[in-house]
Amino acid sequence: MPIALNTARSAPAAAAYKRYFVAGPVDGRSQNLTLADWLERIEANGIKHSFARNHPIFNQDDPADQVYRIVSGTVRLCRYMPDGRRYIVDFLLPGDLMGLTESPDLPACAEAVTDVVLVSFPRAAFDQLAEGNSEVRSLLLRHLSNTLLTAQQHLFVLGCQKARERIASFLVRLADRVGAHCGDRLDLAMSRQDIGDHLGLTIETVSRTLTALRGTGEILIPNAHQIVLRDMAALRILAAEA
Amino acid sequence: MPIALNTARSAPAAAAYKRYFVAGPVDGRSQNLTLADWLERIEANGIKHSFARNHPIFNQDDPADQVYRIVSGTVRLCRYMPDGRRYIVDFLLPGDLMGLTESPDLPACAEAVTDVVLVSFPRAAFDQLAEGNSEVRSLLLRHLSNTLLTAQQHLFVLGCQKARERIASFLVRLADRVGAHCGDRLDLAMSRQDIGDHLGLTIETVSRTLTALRGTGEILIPNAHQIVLRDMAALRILAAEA
DNA sequence: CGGTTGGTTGATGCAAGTCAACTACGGTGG
DNA sequence: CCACCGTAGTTGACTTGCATCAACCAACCG
Repeated sequence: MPIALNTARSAPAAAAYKRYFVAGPVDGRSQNLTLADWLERIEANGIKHSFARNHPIFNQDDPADQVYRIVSGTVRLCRYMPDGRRYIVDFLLPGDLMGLTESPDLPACAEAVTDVVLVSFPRAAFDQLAEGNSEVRSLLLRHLSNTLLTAQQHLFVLGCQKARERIASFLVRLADRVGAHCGDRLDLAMSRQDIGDHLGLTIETVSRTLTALRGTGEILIPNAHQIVLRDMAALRILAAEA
Repeated sequence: MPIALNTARSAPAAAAYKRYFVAGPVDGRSQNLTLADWLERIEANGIKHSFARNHPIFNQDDPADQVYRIVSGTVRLCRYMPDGRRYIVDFLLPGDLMGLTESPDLPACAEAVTDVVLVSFPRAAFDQLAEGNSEVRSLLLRHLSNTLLTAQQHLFVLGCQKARERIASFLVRLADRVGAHCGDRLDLAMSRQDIGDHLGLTIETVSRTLTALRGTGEILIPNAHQIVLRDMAALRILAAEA
């Protein structure tokens, strides 16, 4: 599959970015600048790319010499096993960063779930920025720690939870990340297959479980790619947020 | 459960440490010093502690103001959920480090699986060391990245693998970490319950799967806490090491 | 030497996987 | 503009791997 370039739809991109900026993590000790903001400061070195839905952004065996900031769209970070099994480490949303792990070879590949616009920076430029700036270094540590925490939280989902709870956890986290509240309409950019590969379930189970949640009133499903969060409290209880 | 102090058995501790040092991760770019080695350099600030089997080392809600280096024994990093479910993030072996994530509150608690000796350092002393030393900073980043990678690898185990494969993955990783080879005898310090909580299986399934692996010749089980690795190749294939 | 704890083994049930049919939708071409 | 097709999602019938419940066993310890 070749990498296809799309023209960026700039209005939604800006809206998405702003939403992240408002809802994004804020560090009390710093001047409210995020790592993504610091990346913007070296934007001169950054290149804007566009990828069409389902096209690869980078591969598992590519050298890890770039850092990315998602501008718009949804990305899946996934890993293919020799026998064809796939698991999705995480989905990345506008404002999220990729490629900041300190490993020579990439642990996963990235693919565009929807049409995606992102900015890439040479790893070297970022390292240089970090080397001379302790604020950036501490944000980087915090970023890595948060990513680790997220992964460990997901270990609980996969290790202990049943289908209903996994789907609830997924919906709650997605809602929190995009800033959706009770009653809001949540966009599911990814396919049932994607969700299944992220939660360790099959497409059928994902589908069945969603309709079951509709049956018990926690959600509405106006169409396959939108969910209305009717009862966030119930979902949070299911997700067993610690 | 009170924290009990045991006298450290120093001979095994030294042996375990040496084994780690030989088998431990080596950074081609650096002078072969590990983060644990750097910690030793501020050992003046470190305090040696001993914990008896099954006693807590720190709790989920403790402040994250200490960094630890395991000297001897096995530690489980685990998390208890409100409803009593437990999942074990990972087991830590001699030479491993704990408490290096950059989060105000601890994401998990640590308990001694066996009698444990460890050295703790004030987080502040470590941060001071890192602040003035780019070598240490890069090792810290690498450490965090590796931890993240391990967690993500485990996501695959929990998300995609069946019981046989999970047990195989567990044995292979443990063998690699302690430097055990084909034919060697591997000590399982942890209980079946611990293994189950780490792999998302029940005690019974862990037990059954181990006997099944004995039945097909991959392992021998001289006693409940030792495994002879008869066919590492077969185990690695089961584990589907990418 | 009984009691306790941790591990194994067996019988049974159930949640989720598998296989398969059907439906809804979005794009394309007549 | 509509008919067609391909893809993605839903639903149903059946299977199965693991959990559950329960009995049993072995090691350890007072």
